[in-house]
Amino acid sequence: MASLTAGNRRPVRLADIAKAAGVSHGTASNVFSRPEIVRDEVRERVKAAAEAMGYGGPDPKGRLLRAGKVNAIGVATAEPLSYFFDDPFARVMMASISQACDATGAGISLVSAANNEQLAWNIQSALVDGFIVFCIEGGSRLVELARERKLPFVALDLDSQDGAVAAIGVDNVAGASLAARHLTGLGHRRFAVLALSFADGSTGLVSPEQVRTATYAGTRDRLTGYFQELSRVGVDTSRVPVYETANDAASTKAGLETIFAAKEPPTAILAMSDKIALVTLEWLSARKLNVPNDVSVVGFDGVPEAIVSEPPLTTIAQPIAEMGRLAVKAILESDGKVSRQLLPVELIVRASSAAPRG
Amino acid sequence: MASLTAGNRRPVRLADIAKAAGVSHGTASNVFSRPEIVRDEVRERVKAAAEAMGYGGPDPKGRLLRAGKVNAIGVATAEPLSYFFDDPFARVMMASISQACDATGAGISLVSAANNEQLAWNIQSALVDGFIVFCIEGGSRLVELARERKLPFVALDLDSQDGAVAAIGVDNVAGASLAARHLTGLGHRRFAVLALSFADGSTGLVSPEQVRTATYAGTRDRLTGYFQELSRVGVDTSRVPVYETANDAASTKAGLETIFAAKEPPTAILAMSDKIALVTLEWLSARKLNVPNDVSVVGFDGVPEAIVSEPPLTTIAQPIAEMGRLAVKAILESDGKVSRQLLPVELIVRASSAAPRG
DNA sequence: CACTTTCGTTGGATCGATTCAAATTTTGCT
DNA sequence: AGCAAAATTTGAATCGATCCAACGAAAGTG
Repeated sequence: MASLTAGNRRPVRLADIAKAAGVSHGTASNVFSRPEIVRDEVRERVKAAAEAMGYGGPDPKGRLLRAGKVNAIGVATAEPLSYFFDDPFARVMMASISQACDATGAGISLVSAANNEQLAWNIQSALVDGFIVFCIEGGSRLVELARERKLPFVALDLDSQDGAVAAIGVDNVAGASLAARHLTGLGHRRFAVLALSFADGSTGLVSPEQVRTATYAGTRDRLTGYFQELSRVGVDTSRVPVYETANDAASTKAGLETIFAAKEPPTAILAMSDKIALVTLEWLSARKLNVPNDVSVVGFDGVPEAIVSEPPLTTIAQPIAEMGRLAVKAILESDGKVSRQLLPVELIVRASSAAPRG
Repeated sequence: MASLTAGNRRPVRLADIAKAAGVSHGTASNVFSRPEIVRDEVRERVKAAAEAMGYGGPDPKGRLLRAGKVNAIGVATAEPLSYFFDDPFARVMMASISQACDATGAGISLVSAANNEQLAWNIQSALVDGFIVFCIEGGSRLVELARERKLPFVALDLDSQDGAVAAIGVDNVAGASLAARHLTGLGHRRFAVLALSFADGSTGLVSPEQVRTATYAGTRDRLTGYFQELSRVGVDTSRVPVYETANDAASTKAGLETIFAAKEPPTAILAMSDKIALVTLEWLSARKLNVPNDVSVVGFDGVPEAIVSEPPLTTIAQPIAEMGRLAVKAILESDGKVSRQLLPVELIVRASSAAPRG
């Protein structure tokens, strides 16, 4: 009996059991999709035939073509698939997206790929009703690919300044400015910035000229916000070290080494993500530098890990749950209109920031 | 131009652009799937027509039916979708599953649902080549549904004792026994068990009779392992409190309240998951009970969070990454054979366990 | 120039279902 | 029984592509 699956390789089709049961395929179809309209006797006969022939129910592949709707939304990123489960920000976002999907009964397809070649193919052949695009890095290419499918789609993080792209994001300038103002208000004047990517792949210290040419709008906006506030209180921003990280532990630590090798190390670190900030806390602790007494650290994102870190992290909280909900809504209720939503952020003061010593 | 998407509601088909370009649909298809075999001039003409008519490339819905393979695997659970992103064990497992998928170019579809009704439908209509089933709770129903699809599938956690079900899991009895032996070896004799679900939904103290009738094999096996070892050193297992949790903070804390209300509270806690163990550490710390001096705690799973907890958690590590890899392999290289794999576990001793006081 | 290759193109068959107007059978009522 | 209304069933059309055998045209060969 094990050979049922192994041996005969021709899968059973609805038409097969229709013939076996002596009914038309129309009726056979009804037995599965609207059982109440077929006569009891016939229904049982068809079901028995299905059972006997090892029929696994109507194949969704066929139904799909007819129905048109997949009832699933795709979430795409240029990072490896495991990004969805590893990155704290992505996780919170995904949790809220999945809640919204659960509520409406929609499924989720994760779309990603090891290389660019694959990515294009995966996006082109994804069985989804729309895309939510995580624009972390390489966002523009991803957005381009998603657009070509001509399906509803929404970019998370207004990384693309292209007004023709539907997007949901936060006010990065205002948020960054808020973070900086919190620190300047505490009396800090010596800063360093641990930045997200300015352009594909590179890491390291960024010159003021490079800053202006940043490819990624999110990174550029946050930096603008920081500098706006620092300038306001008279800090010479051209002397504030800005280190570009890949939002991972390795490049962040490299950045910290560089920054703290300076003669006058900063008393406050502006980190463009909580992930960077959390690595920073760890690094400082290993270096026996006390947070917040020796160095204050302010993150960006508002992930749950920031609550339980040692010390708990002051950060700019994004309304992640709200963003996820809105993104799903935008896909499912897409009306073809392109809308861009800018959500407000909030400063959450915790124990990682305090007035500088002295 | 925005009305392109909004206005005309009839989507463009391959046949439409074929006609527009004055070629057969066969040639039009070739332009997209094997561009190298069509003459340059014709290819450009067809592409131009596609561009002009706003064609988003061959619709995967159509291609799918012909091709037969979706090139995606479904991961199913009876928990809400957000379980995949919230639960530490699930996260690590998903990360390894997604790595394996990335390597082979397969996509991932998350399948779940708010209610049972939906779940059945979602499984029946999931567009996947096979299922990996997370058998945490309600596994049997899930497995049943997945089997009915007659697609390759693998159960994670040998929750079902049904030999006809392909499954990948760990040796729960051996693992639990290992955990208990570690504690008995340190000299502990007063224990309490914080268990996973025995049957759907219930929580609370479990009587020895109930223990034997546990629906979930994983829970039962771990308990068997614990008790095997405890009996060996002469502990009366019928007097060891076993509290059934829902693998969440609330029920775990309730269990701890109950357990520590006893006249002679335990000196060691056997937790059936790291999640439970981590909540326990937190609760004990809030109660000003020192771990490991007042109470030792041993978990089960080996999630990354157990490394950084305060104190770091002694636990039974499952080869989660290996399990994920094997599961994906089992689906993609399914040969119709039903295989059950039992992987070894490993005791990882950290700071949450020590000899009892005195 | 007739004859084989090679290259590109065509159009019908197929994938597996759902849908719906029309045909047929049942049922209800007098 | 006779007839209209209601309940079922049928079968062709459709969803959007890919595949492939057959065919026509251009290129190569003796």
